[in-house]
Amino acid sequence: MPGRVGPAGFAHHPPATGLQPALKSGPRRRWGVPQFQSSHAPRGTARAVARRHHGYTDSMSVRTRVAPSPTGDPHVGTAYVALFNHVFARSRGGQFILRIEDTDQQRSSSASETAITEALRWAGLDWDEGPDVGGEFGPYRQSERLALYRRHADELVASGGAFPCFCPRERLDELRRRQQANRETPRYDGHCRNLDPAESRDRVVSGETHVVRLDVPETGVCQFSDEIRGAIEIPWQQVDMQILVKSDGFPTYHLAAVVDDHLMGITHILRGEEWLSSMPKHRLIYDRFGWSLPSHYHLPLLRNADGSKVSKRRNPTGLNYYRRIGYLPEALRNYLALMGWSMPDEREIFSTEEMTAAFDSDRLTTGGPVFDLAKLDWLNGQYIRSMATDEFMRRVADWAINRENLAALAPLVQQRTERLVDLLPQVDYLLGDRATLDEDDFAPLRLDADDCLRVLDHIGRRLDAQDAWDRDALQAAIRSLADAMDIPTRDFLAPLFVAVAGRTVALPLFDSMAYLGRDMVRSRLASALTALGGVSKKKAKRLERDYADLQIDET
RNA sequence: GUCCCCUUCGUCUAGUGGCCUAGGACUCCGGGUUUUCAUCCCGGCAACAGGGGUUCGAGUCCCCUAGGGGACGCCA
Repeated sequence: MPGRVGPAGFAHHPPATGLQPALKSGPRRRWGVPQFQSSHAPRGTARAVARRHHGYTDSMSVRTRVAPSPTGDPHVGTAYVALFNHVFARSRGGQFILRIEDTDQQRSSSASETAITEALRWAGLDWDEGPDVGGEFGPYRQSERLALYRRHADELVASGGAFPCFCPRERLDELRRRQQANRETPRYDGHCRNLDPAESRDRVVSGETHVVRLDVPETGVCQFSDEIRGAIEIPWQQVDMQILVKSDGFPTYHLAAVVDDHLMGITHILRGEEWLSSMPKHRLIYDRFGWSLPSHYHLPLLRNADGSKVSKRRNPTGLNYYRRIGYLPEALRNYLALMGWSMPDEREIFSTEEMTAAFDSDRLTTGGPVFDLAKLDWLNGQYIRSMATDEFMRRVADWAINRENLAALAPLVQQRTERLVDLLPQVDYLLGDRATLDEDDFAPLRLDADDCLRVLDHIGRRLDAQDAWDRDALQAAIRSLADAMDIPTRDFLAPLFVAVAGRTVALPLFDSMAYLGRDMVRSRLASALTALGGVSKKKAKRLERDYADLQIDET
């Protein structure tokens, strides 16, 4: 049964040829595969530990991973994928690994890596191996594994599975333009594949700038299986000769992930559905190295209310938003578990431990779930109400009402306080949610509603491009925007006050924003925009253009 | 545009050919308990995208159409 993993794990895969007969199509439940009984077996922790000591040689051990790219704020989608990998591994007594995919030198940052690991830890998704905890398959940061990728890329080139490509960007841009004009799928034309191997070796040796591309068959179809969908075929025609090594010597995702998954002994890959169309490339790389293909499960993508892939413009996607606004990690995990999976007994409130004990990948669903916060609110309430009072108090303190947190607020409020009761009304929008807005809240301002909307939209764009999130950096960023838009600071800031604090008189704006954090500010800007009538697709296009035309002084 | 994936109440889902007069949960609406509010309890609205087949029998299997999504980067 190709592609299907039994209890014995990946060692039982047939040799991967890529040319196996098509699997019987239809849903996986008709394949007649015996159900793996993990859901009814005891956790077997002792056995799992014993297995771990066998290391490489023990093919029984299930290993999964989550592999975020440290190029931004911790994303709820990362937690979603991490949850399922975590539960899958633990339900079979295996290991769950965190790997940092920092192969994009321009965009990766260690600040982002730290934020992501902290947020995942807050979410309660701990890992057995990772950059911060070590493990015998390390290092777990791809930027520290470059020699490994280099060696494998060389091997691929030597065996003819990949080739150096010297095409300048201009040629590729031109090629793409022409193909798009002819309504063809943009695809590398194989120019450098046809070079004389000796010549191209010389050019590489002489130090000429180049990338390494995957050689892809011209005809036929690639067959593979997705464990929650069944057999899938994609014509090789559709598959581009993907760059495997960039001109800076760093690998792309496709090479690095495959090499690492193999070397780290990953047996099951649960990842977002967006990777489905990359499967042929990955399968090709596995085959060319003669490696067995792990089982793949492509989880449905979380969606906005309109069905599109969840995005920060339309939804709070930052994990820190959920933390700051006071969702409990266990409630968030419970909610995420409901996105594409269900308990055998249809229970909807359950712990991650209960989920792990009952986990059965056959209960994974395929439709893209809308990330709708109403149900999370209800779930979170259920968790809060069922807590012991002591526990509740502890959680409140963990959340925000504590000494450390008040220390950040004290300098802002002390000079503005005569009686201690004056304190609460000042910090209401910092400790609590700010009032719900409507258009009237903006009416008294100097700018009209249209201008308010434009200002808030542009502030949102400006802040999305803003790395540092402290008072001075925020002030500089927003001042420069006000200058570029040629609006007096006082008038410019008023709608921002309303958006952030719900009123025009409040604690210092940039301190407030620094305190609230990026995710909370973004969500308040978004709801303010909605109060101002919202931004239609057409309007968004125009605003984007207007923003791009601004001459913002970055100094 | 090309390829791939997906499609059950507004939302999350149950459904593995007869147990489906399609079940549960959230939201919403109505009622009850409660000094208010919230909780809690009870009730209600609400779905198999459309069309063909296969079958004694189709939400479930097959095909087509439509709609949605994703991919098509020296991003991951």
